[in-house]
Amino acid sequence: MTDHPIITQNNSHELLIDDRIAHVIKGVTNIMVRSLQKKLNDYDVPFSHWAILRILWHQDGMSQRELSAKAGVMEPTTANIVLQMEVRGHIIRRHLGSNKRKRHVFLTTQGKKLEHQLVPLAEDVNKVATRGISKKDLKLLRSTLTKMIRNLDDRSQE
Amino acid sequence: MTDHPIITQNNSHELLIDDRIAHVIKGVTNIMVRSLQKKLNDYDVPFSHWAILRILWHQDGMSQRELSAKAGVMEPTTANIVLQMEVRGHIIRRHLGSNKRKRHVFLTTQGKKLEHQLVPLAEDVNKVATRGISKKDLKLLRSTLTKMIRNLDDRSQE
DNA sequence: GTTATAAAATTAGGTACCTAAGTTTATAAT
DNA sequence: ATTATAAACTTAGGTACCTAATTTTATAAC
Repeated sequence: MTDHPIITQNNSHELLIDDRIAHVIKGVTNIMVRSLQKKLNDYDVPFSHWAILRILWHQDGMSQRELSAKAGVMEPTTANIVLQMEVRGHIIRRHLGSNKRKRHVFLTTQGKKLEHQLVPLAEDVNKVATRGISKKDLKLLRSTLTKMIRNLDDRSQE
Repeated sequence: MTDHPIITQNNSHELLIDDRIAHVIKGVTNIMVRSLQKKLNDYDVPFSHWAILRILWHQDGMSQRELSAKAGVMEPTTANIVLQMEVRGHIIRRHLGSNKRKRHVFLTTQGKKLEHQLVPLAEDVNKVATRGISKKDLKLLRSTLTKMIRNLDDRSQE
């Protein structure tokens, strides 16, 4: 007749220590997303558009597949986002030459203008996030994370 | 009559460099989530349960609000997850003492058993992800990310 | 002891992804 | 030329979160 279940006392610290890094990474992502999302709201730009816009501001005219790869999201996700962006008048899609499969994505004037408005919002978030962290540590952070992506991307271990 | 829109040539490198770190972090999260998610599938455990299970394996009996805070997700998210977990028979929820607001979450025997099955899956992902990265770098990674969370959590800059 | 306020959880509805299974167009193989 | 295969995108449906608003219970103020 255990009225209250017995309190667990596993102390499986050792097993969890490795995982915590994944958890911490995910936590940072969640907080940063929430933060930027809130700011983008004022401009009627959904957060999902952000990754695509960033790429296009740097160079547009690529296919949706290329966009997906650069953004690190799956193709249906990109398809959906660019559709919304087209409706908003931020991009247009064109076939180039005779190829009717690829749809190349180009910024409109309006889409280009957004850069000046939105980039500062992301800079704000980053400024806050990296406060008190040295350039050296940030560089190492970036390179370590990049290595992790490469490790996980290796199709050798599916 | 611009048949093809002119190719963008912004070269706004400077502006984007800061943001890229956020993008890289998000990328790692996405890949790790996808990877673990795939493995958890075999055990009929949704990925969303993972963060909660991890905490409960270490210590159960806390309220849903406490769980939310520890997991770093909002309360409705937790509410929804624990409901699913209860249906699956992995946890039960009880009121303790006379307080009828707090619902304390306890693992069932079945929920406890999952630890042995699931933890190795996460270890696998982590092993792959951190391949070729030194202990020292991982430690710095963790501490830098933790600092970022603290920075962003500061309510001073909402 | 009412009434106002706060704590804890839930409900409702939306966004950002994902996988799996199409469709349409291009390329290759015979 | 016909057919099989592959490339590029889309459709359909699901999961993992989120915010805003509501409900229920406890605490405080008078």
